[in-house]
Amino acid sequence: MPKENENFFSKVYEVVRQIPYGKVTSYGAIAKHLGAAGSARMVGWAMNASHNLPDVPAHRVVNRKGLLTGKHHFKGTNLMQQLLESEGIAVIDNQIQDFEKHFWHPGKS
DNA sequence: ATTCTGACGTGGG
DNA sequence: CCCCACGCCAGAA
Repeated sequence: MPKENENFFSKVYEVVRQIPYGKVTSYGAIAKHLGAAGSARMVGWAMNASHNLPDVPAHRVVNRKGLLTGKHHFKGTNLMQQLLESEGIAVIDNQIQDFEKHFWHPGKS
């Protein structure tokens, strides 16, 4: 059986790192996948710590509404949106267009 | 130790 | 879809 000795943060990084190009997911989806449903805030906290990690595209992780709630935590004010648009994702007023269409479900490599 | 806040989510209205 | 209240865990003051 898959052991889950890794820390919660490590798991979050693992999942986020697997997000394919041009796709996005939500904190809750990740939290739920990790079995920490309800503690989606911890996922966001993990993302905060992920700033040191190079392969963790935090810009591909948004809230359940597809809103770029964390854009303020990036270097620039529009860096997150710019990155998403660069991947073919339309973003208007911090809101991802066709969010469901670009949504990526955790666990699917 | 207590209190508040926070990159969220869910449920009820 | 909106708004309001609560739950969740970790960290800062």
